[in-house]
Amino acid sequence: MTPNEKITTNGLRLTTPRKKILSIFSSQGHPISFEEYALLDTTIDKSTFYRNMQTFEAADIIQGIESDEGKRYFELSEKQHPHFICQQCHTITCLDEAPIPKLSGYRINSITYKGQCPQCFDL
Amino acid sequence: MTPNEKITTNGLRLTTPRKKILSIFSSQGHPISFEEYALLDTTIDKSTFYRNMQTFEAADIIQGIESDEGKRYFELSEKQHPHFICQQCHTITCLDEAPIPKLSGYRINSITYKGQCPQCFDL
DNA sequence: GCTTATCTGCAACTTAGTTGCATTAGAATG
DNA sequence: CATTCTAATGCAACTAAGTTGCAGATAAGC
Repeated sequence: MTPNEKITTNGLRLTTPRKKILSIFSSQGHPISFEEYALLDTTIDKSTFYRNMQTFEAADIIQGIESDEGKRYFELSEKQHPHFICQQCHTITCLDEAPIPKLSGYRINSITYKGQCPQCFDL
Repeated sequence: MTPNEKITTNGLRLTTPRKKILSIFSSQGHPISFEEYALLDTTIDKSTFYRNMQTFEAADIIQGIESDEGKRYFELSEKQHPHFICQQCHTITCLDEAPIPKLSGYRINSITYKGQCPQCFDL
């Protein structure tokens, strides 16, 4: 199911800002913050952006990630994959190949590792 | 090495507020936010708290965790263990028994799972 | 095309966390 | 123990991510 289809099947309206939000997220492939989003779409209002992030998280269209710098990053919740946050360069990397462990009793939606990425680890 | 020893070996001063901060964190055993800390120590100034959290993270005395509600939680960085953040009740659980996976090329300092805890999953 | 409830955009607000600065107090030295 | 020097504290003012109230706009169903 495409993100646009998820919108209509969740009883939400397919508005102009929502189509633009989803097309921009589709073209990214990695999590972005509002700050970064606003560079790609200068017409969006931040309240529209953040309200839609909440709506889309509830509809499982978007997944949020808390950075180590007090910002939230968002990406399309398509194939589940862990994320790595480098505490030195603060880059968020998608670990597309890494498996998601199981924990009995818990329902796991996401995993985030923090530490040093290969670039920063070598220095 | 106790937290107080870590302070002196890092060339930091063992001040009254620092001793209190470490004694309170020692008595907790789970991550707490400034809001929660301030209930246990009404004399601390928040700038002193946050500045020490930064100093202590750099000295590997304290470890920070980003909640899903835009707050930072802190705990003593003694034995490494993963954390689980319930996206429904927003409780942060220490998974003392769960192993920390390896990722080649990366240095992993912490892992955070997000999802639903057993209590919320059952409902 | 009309109606209605949802959604948007604006502006004002909230609050976690930071910063500048004057004062205090560890710790080292004699 | 007194002196000195620098790190640390406390206060107040600030910053910025994210939220909220509300009036006007617009998608979707009839």
